[in-house]
Amino acid sequence: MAQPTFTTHLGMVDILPGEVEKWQTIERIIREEAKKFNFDEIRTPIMEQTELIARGVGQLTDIVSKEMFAFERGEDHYVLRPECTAPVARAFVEHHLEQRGGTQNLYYIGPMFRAERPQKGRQRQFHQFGAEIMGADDPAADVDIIAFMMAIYNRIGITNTTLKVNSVGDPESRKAYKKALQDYFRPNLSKLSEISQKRFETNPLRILDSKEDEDQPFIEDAPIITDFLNDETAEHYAKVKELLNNLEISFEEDPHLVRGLDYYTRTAFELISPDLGAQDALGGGGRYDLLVEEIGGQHTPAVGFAAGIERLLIACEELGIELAEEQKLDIYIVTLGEKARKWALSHLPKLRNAGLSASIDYIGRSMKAQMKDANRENARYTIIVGENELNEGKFTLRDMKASEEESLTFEEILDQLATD
RNA sequence: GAGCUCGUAGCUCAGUUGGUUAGAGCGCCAGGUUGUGGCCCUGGAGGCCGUGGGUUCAAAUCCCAUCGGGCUCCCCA
Repeated sequence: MAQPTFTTHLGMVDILPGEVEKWQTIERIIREEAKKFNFDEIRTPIMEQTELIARGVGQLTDIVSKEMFAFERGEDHYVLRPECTAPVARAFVEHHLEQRGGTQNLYYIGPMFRAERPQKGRQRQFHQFGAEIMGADDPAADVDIIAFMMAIYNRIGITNTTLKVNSVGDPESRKAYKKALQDYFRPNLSKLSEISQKRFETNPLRILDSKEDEDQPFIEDAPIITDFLNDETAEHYAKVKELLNNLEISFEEDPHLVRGLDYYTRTAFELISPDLGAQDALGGGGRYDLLVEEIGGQHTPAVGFAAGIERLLIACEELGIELAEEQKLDIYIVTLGEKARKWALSHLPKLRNAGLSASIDYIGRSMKAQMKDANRENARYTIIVGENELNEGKFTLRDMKASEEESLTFEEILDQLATD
């Protein structure tokens, strides 16, 4: 096939009719669950200041160091948002949302952008939904965030997942742990992979996340963060696990779970699916008690999650979950001749105002072609309008499924359809 | 940034050791019924075989390059 003149950019895809209905279903479920969990929607711009993302997500992360779609215009530095927690935190600070009182429970749905090589479950423009609880230090918030996330997957029917949890510690615990890790790796530093050697100084925690073969034997026996948590953090983590158990949300502790965004503190979690291929994380999140301060706000402990919609769709596909029903059209008006067309155009609004979906042929096709079209559109009824019908003031209402016809006035047709 | 792999009709794909005007199924359009869909039958439209170059009497087929897609590593959703 010859390549068309214009195509989408690499890793950016059109969501076409037939597919988009699945997205609508997912979005509807997210909104319904959000309502149950008392989360309010927030919509932030697609572009943010580059510096916000750099400071929020972390200068050394892959996201910031090599995956940003960023450009300058005059004095301004724009970046297509690669995630939505930093933008939500920014909005929180900018609009003093804490003044609304209590904690802020916010959720979002929208496109994110990262300049990576696309593969299964990974696009350059991808879509996340997520939620944040801002202003709560209590483990109850961590658990409600997880419960919210799980509720959405349960509603959709994706239940064969594994929830992994860990605590990545507060700054004090992290400092102690970082030192312990460095002490542990130092004797074997030269045997580690190149990447891990680089991370040794900056962020040794990330070594634990490495999938390089040569690192594995060292990672296995590495000290684990949970042994270095201070009392307060350990207690918080214990509480989170206890509450998860109370809610009968099953989980696995994974002491090596480290998240790739720098803002995480204490609770971290990830939801894994066996149906996804190489990119097996449906969603993940955790606490980010320091982010709001980092970007210039008051100290605001917070916890959140983000999840990928494309991956959710892949999982549904694998599990054979039907997300969208066939679209149905209530009425297709089949017209024969100019007069009939005129009649149809003047009566379409009456059908539509009555809450019915209704359509006609625009391009003067034969009756047979119109019937075929009506069939393709899954029309429940056709109204057939020709010379005879116009003269008599009675129209042929055809029930497409039953293949039965009646001759009725337009008012009678409206009545009948209204009772359906 | 690196590796593997694939580019033939709108879609899914055949195309035998290089050999006349490149095929099928589905889809689309039309006819079979001058006013009736789904099933069936018939016909039609739609391809410079991703692009460029080379080898050859002859290339979808062999060689080189290039562009594009998919998957994977890294990392994340």
